[in-house]
Amino acid sequence: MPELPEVETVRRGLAPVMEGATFSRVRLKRKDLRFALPKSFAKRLEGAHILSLSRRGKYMNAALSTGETLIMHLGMTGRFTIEEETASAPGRFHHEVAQLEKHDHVVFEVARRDGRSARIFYNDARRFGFMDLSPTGALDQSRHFAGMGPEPLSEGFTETSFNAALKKRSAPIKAALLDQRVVAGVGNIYACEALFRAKISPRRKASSVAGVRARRLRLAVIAVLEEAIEAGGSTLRDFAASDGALGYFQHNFKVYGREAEPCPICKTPVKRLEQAGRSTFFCGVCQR
DNA sequence: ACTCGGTCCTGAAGGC
DNA sequence: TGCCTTCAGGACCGAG
Repeated sequence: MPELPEVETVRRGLAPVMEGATFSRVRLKRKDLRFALPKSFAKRLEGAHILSLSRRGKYMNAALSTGETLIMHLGMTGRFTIEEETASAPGRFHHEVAQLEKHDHVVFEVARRDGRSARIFYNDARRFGFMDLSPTGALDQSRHFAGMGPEPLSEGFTETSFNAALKKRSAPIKAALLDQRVVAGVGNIYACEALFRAKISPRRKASSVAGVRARRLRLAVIAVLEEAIEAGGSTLRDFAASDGALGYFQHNFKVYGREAEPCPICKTPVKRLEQAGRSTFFCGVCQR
């Protein structure tokens, strides 16, 4: 579920707590998430300063003073919860020892520059998420990012690069959008939404999306992601005001998850179809 | 070089 | 009420 906009929203929630802070203690409830955590994971983090928290596609990257970068992927059900020190008693948490809930797998304790500490819990029921460490200087060459396509909200996502990526593909355009080598950060939901917005059939061959169609689709990808980030920003404020849980927010999708409901444009029932084992939602009339 | 299907994981939802 | 099946899906891997 967390695609680029959700990850960006989580990043914005974590950044004020993590950036400039130091990992004072890292606790693991298990040695693996989706993959084995790197060797000496906690030891390599403890004492490290967090220089910045950035995002690449669906990944968050915490650049550390040690020369390594902590790479975090939320998978499907990954979420972070922040527990601040009790305001009435600086230096103390409500619970002396972190209280773990079901599926809490990692706890970062950080000391912030203002002297206040925080605990950051990583919870992931389905454990599709993962964490890794990679030398910061070679991050782009790491197995996670080598070959990854351009950031859709950056200058690098050009008409030229998009056209070139689609041109050689015989797979359906829906599958191409999900391929992180074509464009980074798009998942099943926003692939459906972008295709609807661009009025392009998900079944159309990627190579046939060229010219004006490719231009429309590129702009649609950018627009749906930007709108979702904007929507996430507002819910982030709500989350921060409540319990410190960062992650999911309800966004109003036009076609995703709306099988048999009327298309918002032509009122024809939205169709669902399976592509590469994934559900695709679309309007058979508006999208060609 | 690309495409496709299977795999991981667990909770929610629906059928009987 | 309870058991069973199905579905959700990002990244990866092996086969074609």
